[in-house]
Amino acid sequence: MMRYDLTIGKLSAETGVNIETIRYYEKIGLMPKPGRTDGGHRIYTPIELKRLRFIRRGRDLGFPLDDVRSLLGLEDEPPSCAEVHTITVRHLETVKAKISDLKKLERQLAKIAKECGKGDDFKCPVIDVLSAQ
Amino acid sequence: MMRYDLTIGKLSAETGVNIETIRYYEKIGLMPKPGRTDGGHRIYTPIELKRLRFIRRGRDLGFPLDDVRSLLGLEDEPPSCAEVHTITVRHLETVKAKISDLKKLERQLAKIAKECGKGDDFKCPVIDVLSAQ
DNA sequence: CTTGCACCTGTAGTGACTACAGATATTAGA
DNA sequence: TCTAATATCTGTAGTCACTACAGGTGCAAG
Repeated sequence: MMRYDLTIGKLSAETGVNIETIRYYEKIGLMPKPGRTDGGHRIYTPIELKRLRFIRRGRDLGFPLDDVRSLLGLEDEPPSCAEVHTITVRHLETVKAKISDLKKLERQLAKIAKECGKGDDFKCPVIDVLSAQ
Repeated sequence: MMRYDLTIGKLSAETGVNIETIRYYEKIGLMPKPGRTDGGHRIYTPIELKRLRFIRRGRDLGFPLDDVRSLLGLEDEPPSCAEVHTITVRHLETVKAKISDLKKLERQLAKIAKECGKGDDFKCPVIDVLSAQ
Protein backbone atom coordinates (compact mmCIF):
# COMPACT_ATOMS: atom_id res chain seq x y z
CA MET A 1 0.00 0.00 0.00
CA MET A 2 1.58 3.25 -1.18
CA ARG A 3 1.55 6.14 1.26
CA TYR A 4 0.99 9.65 0.03
CA ASP A 5 2.50 11.19 3.15
CA LEU A 6 5.43 13.47 2.89
CA THR A 7 8.44 11.63 4.17
CA ILE A 8 11.53 13.62 5.01
CA GLY A 9 13.08 12.48 1.76
CA LYS A 10 10.20 13.79 -0.31
CA LEU A 11 10.20 17.03 1.64
CA SER A 12 13.89 17.33 0.94
CA ALA A 13 13.42 16.67 -2.78
CA GLU A 14 10.50 19.09 -2.89
CA THR A 15 12.36 21.97 -1.27
CA GLY A 16 15.98 21.30 -2.07
CA VAL A 17 16.81 21.34 1.63
CA ASN A 18 19.07 18.55 2.79
CA ILE A 19 17.57 15.87 5.02
CA GLU A 20 20.16 16.53 7.69
CA THR A 21 19.40 20.21 7.49
CA ILE A 22 15.67 19.59 7.97
CA ARG A 23 16.40 17.57 11.10
CA TYR A 24 18.74 20.34 12.22
CA TYR A 25 15.98 22.93 11.74
CA GLU A 26 13.72 20.79 13.87
CA LYS A 27 16.37 20.54 16.56
CA ILE A 28 16.78 24.31 16.78
CA GLY A 29 13.03 24.84 16.74
CA LEU A 30 12.74 26.40 13.30
CA MET A 31 10.66 23.50 12.04
CA PRO A 32 7.99 21.96 14.28
CA LYS A 33 8.19 18.39 15.51
CA PRO A 34 6.28 16.49 12.84
CA GLY A 35 4.06 13.45 13.14
CA ARG A 36 5.60 10.00 13.06
CA THR A 37 4.78 6.66 11.53
CA ASP A 38 4.41 3.70 13.87
CA GLY A 39 8.02 2.92 13.09
CA GLY A 40 9.18 6.41 14.04
CA HIS A 41 9.70 7.98 10.61
CA ARG A 42 8.77 11.64 10.29
CA ILE A 43 5.69 12.50 8.24
CA TYR A 44 4.99 16.03 7.16
CA THR A 45 1.89 17.93 6.11
CA PRO A 46 1.61 20.54 3.37
CA ILE A 47 1.73 23.20 6.10
CA GLU A 48 5.19 22.09 7.06
CA LEU A 49 6.19 21.99 3.41
CA LYS A 50 5.12 25.62 3.12
CA ARG A 51 7.09 26.52 6.18
CA LEU A 52 10.24 24.86 4.92
CA ARG A 53 9.88 26.65 1.60
CA PHE A 54 9.63 29.92 3.48
CA ILE A 55 12.81 29.13 5.38
CA ARG A 56 14.55 28.07 2.20
CA ARG A 57 13.69 31.31 0.46
CA GLY A 58 14.82 33.32 3.43
CA ARG A 59 18.14 31.51 3.40
CA ASP A 60 18.44 31.99 -0.34
CA LEU A 61 18.09 35.68 0.32
CA GLY A 62 20.92 35.36 2.80
CA PHE A 63 18.92 36.07 5.95
CA PRO A 64 20.56 34.50 9.00
CA LEU A 65 18.44 31.87 10.71
CA ASP A 66 17.63 34.23 13.55
CA ASP A 67 16.12 36.66 11.05
CA VAL A 68 14.19 33.83 9.45
CA ARG A 69 12.93 32.94 12.89
CA SER A 70 11.67 36.48 13.38
CA LEU A 71 10.13 36.61 9.92
CA LEU A 72 8.30 33.37 10.65
CA GLY A 73 6.89 34.99 13.77
CA LEU A 74 8.37 32.36 16.06
CA GLU A 75 9.73 34.89 18.54
CA ASP A 76 6.42 36.35 19.66
CA GLU A 77 3.79 37.31 17.11
CA PRO A 78 4.02 37.50 13.35
CA PRO A 79 6.05 40.61 12.59
CA SER A 80 4.46 43.78 11.31
CA CYS A 81 5.43 44.97 7.86
CA ALA A 82 7.46 47.71 9.55
CA GLU A 83 9.41 45.11 11.51
CA VAL A 84 9.95 43.10 8.37
CA HIS A 85 11.19 46.25 6.69
CA THR A 86 13.69 46.87 9.51
CA ILE A 87 15.04 43.32 9.30
CA THR A 88 15.30 43.48 5.53
CA VAL A 89 17.05 46.84 5.43
CA ARG A 90 19.48 45.79 8.13
CA HIS A 91 20.30 42.66 6.18
CA LEU A 92 20.66 44.68 2.99
CA GLU A 93 23.16 46.93 4.75
CA THR A 94 25.30 44.01 5.85
CA VAL A 95 25.21 42.62 2.31
CA LYS A 96 26.34 45.98 0.96
CA ALA A 97 29.11 46.17 3.51
CA LYS A 98 30.31 42.70 2.57
CA ILE A 99 30.32 43.62 -1.10
CA SER A 100 32.40 46.69 -0.45
CA ASP A 101 34.88 44.72 1.67
CA LEU A 102 35.20 42.07 -1.00
CA LYS A 103 35.68 44.63 -3.74
CA LYS A 104 38.54 46.17 -1.83
CA LEU A 105 40.03 42.69 -1.54
CA GLU A 106 39.45 42.02 -5.19
CA ARG A 107 41.38 45.13 -6.21
CA GLN A 108 44.31 44.26 -3.97
CA LEU A 109 44.43 40.67 -5.14
CA ALA A 110 44.07 41.59 -8.80
CA LYS A 111 46.93 44.02 -8.45
CA ILE A 112 49.37 41.58 -6.94
CA ALA A 113 48.20 38.70 -9.12
CA LYS A 114 48.96 40.76 -12.22
CA GLU A 115 52.55 41.30 -11.12
CA CYS A 116 52.94 37.68 -10.21
CA GLY A 117 53.57 34.59 -12.24
CA LYS A 118 56.25 36.19 -14.32
CA GLY A 119 58.80 33.66 -13.31
CA ASP A 120 61.16 35.20 -10.81
CA ASP A 121 61.01 33.05 -7.68
CA PHE A 122 63.33 35.32 -5.79
CA LYS A 123 61.07 38.30 -5.92
CA CYS A 124 57.47 37.19 -5.89
CA PRO A 125 55.16 40.17 -5.43
CA VAL A 126 52.61 38.23 -3.40
CA ILE A 127 55.22 37.00 -0.97
CA ASP A 128 56.64 40.52 -0.94
CA VAL A 129 53.36 42.02 0.11
CA LEU A 130 52.91 39.44 2.81
CA SER A 131 56.46 39.81 4.08
CA ALA A 132 56.60 43.61 4.04
CA GLN A 133 57.77 45.30 7.20
CA MET B 1 64.51 43.89 35.92
CA MET B 2 62.57 44.76 32.79
CA ARG B 3 62.54 42.13 30.06
CA TYR B 4 62.71 43.12 26.45
CA ASP B 5 61.34 39.78 25.29
CA LEU B 6 58.21 39.63 23.23
CA THR B 7 55.47 38.30 25.41
CA ILE B 8 52.31 37.07 23.76
CA GLY B 9 50.60 40.30 24.79
CA LYS B 10 53.22 42.44 23.07
CA LEU B 11 53.12 40.23 20.00
CA SER B 12 49.37 40.66 19.94
CA ALA B 13 49.60 44.45 20.29
CA GLU B 14 52.32 44.55 17.63
CA THR B 15 50.37 42.57 15.05
CA GLY B 16 46.76 43.18 15.96
CA VAL B 17 46.22 39.44 16.25
CA ASN B 18 44.26 38.36 19.31
CA ILE B 19 46.12 36.47 22.02
CA GLU B 20 43.70 33.58 21.78
CA THR B 21 44.18 33.51 18.05
CA ILE B 22 47.96 33.35 18.40
CA ARG B 23 47.64 30.34 20.69
CA TYR B 24 45.19 28.84 18.22
CA TYR B 25 47.68 29.31 15.39
CA GLU B 26 50.26 27.53 17.50
CA LYS B 27 47.86 24.67 18.17
CA ILE B 28 47.18 24.14 14.48
CA GLY B 29 50.85 24.40 13.62
CA LEU B 30 50.75 27.71 11.79
CA MET B 31 52.95 29.34 14.40
CA PRO B 32 55.88 27.42 15.88
CA LYS B 33 56.05 26.49 19.55
CA PRO B 34 57.90 29.42 21.07
CA GLY B 35 60.35 29.52 23.96
CA ARG B 36 59.06 29.79 27.48
CA THR B 37 60.01 31.62 30.64
CA ASP B 38 60.76 29.55 33.75
CA GLY B 39 57.18 30.14 34.76
CA GLY B 40 55.83 28.85 31.44
CA HIS B 41 54.96 32.10 29.66
CA ARG B 42 55.59 32.20 25.93
CA ILE B 43 58.44 34.35 24.66
CA TYR B 44 58.78 35.18 20.99
CA THR B 45 61.63 36.29 18.78
CA PRO B 46 61.51 38.83 15.93
CA ILE B 47 61.39 35.88 13.52
CA GLU B 48 58.10 34.77 14.98
CA LEU B 49 56.86 38.35 14.89
CA LYS B 50 57.62 38.42 11.16
CA ARG B 51 55.81 35.15 10.66
CA LEU B 52 52.73 36.33 12.47
CA ARG B 53 52.70 39.54 10.41
CA PHE B 54 52.82 37.40 7.29
CA ILE B 55 49.86 35.35 8.48
CA ARG B 56 47.97 38.48 9.44
CA ARG B 57 48.46 40.03 6.01
CA GLY B 58 47.40 36.82 4.33
CA ARG B 59 44.23 36.75 6.41
CA ASP B 60 43.62 40.42 5.69
CA LEU B 61 43.73 39.50 2.02
CA GLY B 62 41.13 36.85 2.78
CA PHE B 63 43.29 33.80 2.14
CA PRO B 64 42.03 30.77 4.06
CA LEU B 65 44.47 29.43 6.62
CA ASP B 66 45.32 26.49 4.41
CA ASP B 67 46.43 28.88 1.69
CA VAL B 68 48.45 30.84 4.22
CA ARG B 69 50.02 27.57 5.26
CA SER B 70 51.04 26.90 1.67
CA LEU B 71 52.29 30.42 1.15
CA LEU B 72 54.42 30.10 4.28
CA GLY B 73 55.92 26.96 2.79
CA LEU B 74 54.84 24.77 5.67
CA GLU B 75 53.48 22.00 3.45
CA ASP B 76 56.71 21.00 1.83
CA GLU B 77 59.07 23.64 0.46
CA PRO B 78 58.54 27.35 0.02
CA PRO B 79 56.24 27.74 -2.97
CA SER B 80 57.49 28.88 -6.34
CA CYS B 81 56.17 32.13 -7.71
CA ALA B 82 54.06 30.10 -10.13
CA GLU B 83 52.47 28.21 -7.24
CA VAL B 84 51.85 31.46 -5.42
CA HIS B 85 50.25 32.79 -8.56
CA THR B 86 47.93 29.78 -8.76
CA ILE B 87 46.84 30.18 -5.15
CA THR B 88 46.29 33.89 -5.57
CA VAL B 89 44.28 33.60 -8.76
CA ARG B 90 42.16 30.82 -7.33
CA HIS B 91 41.42 32.97 -4.30
CA LEU B 92 40.68 35.95 -6.50
CA GLU B 93 38.16 33.86 -8.42
CA THR B 94 36.32 32.85 -5.25
CA VAL B 95 36.26 36.48 -4.15
CA LYS B 96 34.79 37.49 -7.49
CA ALA B 97 32.21 34.74 -7.29
CA LYS B 98 31.20 35.86 -3.82
CA ILE B 99 30.84 39.44 -4.99
CA SER B 100 28.62 38.42 -7.85
CA ASP B 101 26.45 36.28 -5.55
CA LEU B 102 26.12 39.11 -3.09
CA LYS B 103 25.26 41.61 -5.80
CA LYS B 104 22.45 39.38 -6.96
CA LEU B 105 21.22 39.25 -3.37
CA GLU B 106 21.58 43.00 -3.04
CA ARG B 107 19.37 43.61 -6.05
CA GLN B 108 16.67 41.24 -4.81
CA LEU B 109 16.71 42.68 -1.31
CA ALA B 110 16.70 46.27 -2.51
CA LYS B 111 13.73 45.53 -4.70
CA ILE B 112 11.59 44.01 -1.98
CA ALA B 113 12.76 46.49 0.65
CA LYS B 114 11.61 49.35 -1.54
CA GLU B 115 8.09 47.94 -1.76
CA CYS B 116 8.02 47.27 1.94
CA GLY B 117 7.44 49.45 4.96
CA LYS B 118 4.51 51.23 3.43
CA GLY B 119 2.22 50.21 6.21
CA ASP B 120 -0.01 47.43 4.96
CA ASP B 121 0.53 44.52 7.30
CA PHE B 122 -1.79 42.28 5.34
CA LYS B 123 0.28 42.36 2.21
CA CYS B 124 3.92 42.67 3.07
CA PRO B 125 6.05 42.15 -0.05
CA VAL B 126 8.88 40.50 1.84
CA ILE B 127 6.59 37.95 3.42
CA ASP B 128 4.94 37.55 0.05
CA VAL B 129 8.20 36.64 -1.61
CA LEU B 130 9.03 34.20 1.12
CA SER B 131 5.59 32.62 1.09
CA ALA B 132 5.22 32.36 -2.67
CA GLN B 133 4.16 29.02 -4.01
C1' DC C 1 55.49 42.00 50.02
C1' DT C 2 51.44 42.84 48.06
C1' DT C 3 48.44 44.00 44.45
C1' DG C 4 46.90 43.81 40.05
C1' DC C 5 47.54 42.65 35.60
C1' DA C 6 49.27 39.19 32.25
C1' DC C 7 49.42 34.81 31.20
C1' DC C 8 48.51 29.67 31.55
C1' DT C 9 45.55 25.28 30.12
C1' DG C 10 41.53 23.24 28.62
C1' DT C 11 36.98 23.21 27.12
C1' DA C 12 32.89 24.87 24.98
C1' DG C 13 30.44 27.99 21.96
C1' DT C 14 29.70 30.54 17.39
C1' DG C 15 26.71 29.76 12.37
C1' DA C 16 24.81 26.81 9.50
C1' DC C 17 25.24 23.05 8.37
C1' DT C 18 27.58 18.21 6.86
C1' DA C 19 29.21 13.58 7.64
C1' DC C 20 29.46 9.76 9.57
C1' DA C 21 28.27 5.01 12.38
C1' DG C 22 25.34 1.68 13.57
C1' DA C 23 20.63 0.49 13.96
C1' DT C 24 15.72 0.08 12.36
C1' DA C 25 11.69 0.89 8.92
C1' DT C 26 9.71 0.63 4.72
C1' DT C 27 8.91 -0.62 0.03
C1' DA C 28 9.41 -2.98 -4.49
C1' DG C 29 10.01 -6.99 -6.69
C1' DA C 30 10.23 -12.24 -6.99
C1' DT D 1 5.43 -13.98 1.92
C1' DC D 2 10.04 -13.28 1.86
C1' DT D 3 14.04 -10.72 0.71
C1' DA D 4 16.97 -7.24 -0.76
C1' DA D 5 17.53 -2.54 -1.48
C1' DT D 6 16.67 1.80 -0.05
C1' DA D 7 15.08 5.24 3.38
C1' DT D 8 15.11 6.79 7.71
C1' DC D 9 16.36 6.80 12.61
C1' DT D 10 19.51 8.72 16.70
C1' DG D 11 23.53 10.69 18.32
C1' DT D 12 27.94 12.51 17.89
C1' DA D 13 31.73 14.78 15.75
C1' DG D 14 33.68 17.64 12.18
C1' DT D 15 33.86 22.05 9.31
C1' DC D 16 36.21 27.29 9.46
C1' DA D 17 38.45 30.61 12.05
C1' DC D 18 38.20 32.00 15.72
C1' DT D 19 36.14 33.74 20.63
C1' DA D 20 34.92 33.25 25.41
C1' DC D 21 35.05 31.60 29.41
C1' DA D 22 36.70 29.24 34.17
C1' DG D 23 39.89 28.46 37.36
C1' DG D 24 44.55 28.73 38.21
C1' DT D 25 49.63 30.70 38.17
C1' DG D 26 53.50 34.20 36.90
C1' DC D 27 55.43 38.46 37.02
C1' DA D 28 56.59 43.34 37.65
C1' DA D 29 55.73 47.90 39.81
C1' DG D 30 55.21 50.43 43.89
